[in-house]
Amino acid sequence: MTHPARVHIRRDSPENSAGRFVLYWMQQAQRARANPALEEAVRLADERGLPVVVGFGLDEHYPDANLRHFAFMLEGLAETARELEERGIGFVLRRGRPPEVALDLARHARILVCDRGYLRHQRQWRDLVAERAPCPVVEVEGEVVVPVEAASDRAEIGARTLRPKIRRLLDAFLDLPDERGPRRRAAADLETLLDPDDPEALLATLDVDRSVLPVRRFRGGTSEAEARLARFLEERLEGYAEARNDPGRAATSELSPYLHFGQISPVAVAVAVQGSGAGSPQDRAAFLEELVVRRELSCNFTWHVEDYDRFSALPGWARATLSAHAGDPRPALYDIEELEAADTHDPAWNAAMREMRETGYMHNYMRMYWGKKILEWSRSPEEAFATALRLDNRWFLDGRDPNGYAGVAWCFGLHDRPWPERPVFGKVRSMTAAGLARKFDVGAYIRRVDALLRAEDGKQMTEDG
DNA sequence: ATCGGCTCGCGCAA
DNA sequence: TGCGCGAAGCCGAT
Repeated sequence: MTHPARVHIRRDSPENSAGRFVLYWMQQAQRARANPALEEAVRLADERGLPVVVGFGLDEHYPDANLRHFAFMLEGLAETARELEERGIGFVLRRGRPPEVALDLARHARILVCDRGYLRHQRQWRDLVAERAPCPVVEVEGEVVVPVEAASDRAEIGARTLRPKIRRLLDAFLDLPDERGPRRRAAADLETLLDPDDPEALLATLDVDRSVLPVRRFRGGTSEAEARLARFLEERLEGYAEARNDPGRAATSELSPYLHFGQISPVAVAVAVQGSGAGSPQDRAAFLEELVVRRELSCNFTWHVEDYDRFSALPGWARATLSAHAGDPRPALYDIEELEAADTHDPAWNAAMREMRETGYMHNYMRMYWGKKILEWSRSPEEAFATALRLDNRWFLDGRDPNGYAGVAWCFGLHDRPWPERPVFGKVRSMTAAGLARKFDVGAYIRRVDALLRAEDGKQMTEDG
């Protein structure tokens, strides 16, 4: 059952008596399963004997989105549309700014239900819809385990201050929504652009940035996400606490692209891991730390810090120390084109950049090293911050996400503490190639990336080599 | 190989 | 008001 704290009445106006259906404006939670917003729409529709229509606004000019993101998203939406169809729920995809698509469909809706996002524009879209809809608007949180405002009313200083607050509430928010049975079809007079059996046809017509190509490594969709979760539980949870930080080993869940597009529910993942017989209690705790504490600390950051995508969002001590060292000589200087081309003197860094560029993903430990080096190799910390964010948002399938903003900012001192003063970094935690080599087999990571790149090229397609 | 020191601010005990 | 301690650090001393 959905926890009542997930549900917010955003507009408390009389129901639209001319409404023919309950509208679920789907934007963030792009899935047909374990979706509390969808199930709330179904419940409201059942009470009124109405059909449910799911509407999605596809914005070709969505901030920083490119062909790679759209290909992954449309694969997922096609599957979601097919699953909704099986439940007798219509799926309508239209081009346009999401709030405009939602408001247009809302003219025929008795009630509008929406989901939730934690970035600036996602909040603005929902504010606009709540302000202008001709019917009640209900917002349902389904993208974090513990809703951000239930967990904390302020910008947390670090994981250590958020962790106890999350822990207290965790069990109450492992709440999967009840799913109701099939229903009668919605009125079929609503035009949609997506053929659920051929998402590529729509992709081909989109006026989007085509300079970033789709990847083979990640196929979009809920069933793919669930297959990865199952593989993680079977093969990777055992030993996760110890292996997760070694970039040379494929020991992580690699679920972040699916979580970013809402193709899998974080609550469903948490429940599956907690209920799994695999791994030790430490392994399960280590994964829940990543999935819940760290991921939701990122949402706390973008929710409470207005300028989360700028240098000014960093804590005062970090800004002060980085500025004090802005004039230090750099061991190397690269511009954004050289970085993007993975053309530096550092083989481990280059491998990380290629993993990002060619496969849309990077091992989490390398994300830290990658960002720390951009700080070290740029003319100023402000420029480094902007460069890291640009690359993050452009190449990652899970970019343009609270985790991306918090992850980049962490490299510049966010959610961290001061460390001994060093050139360029000041008191911000540094990382070095020597440290990387001390802890891990860097060659193993480089070889693993080489294999991933060959798979992208299609030169090595067999599973067992 | 392991250990302490580096540094700031929160949260809790006193 | 004092004290412990923290996402993954580094370095130099044992």
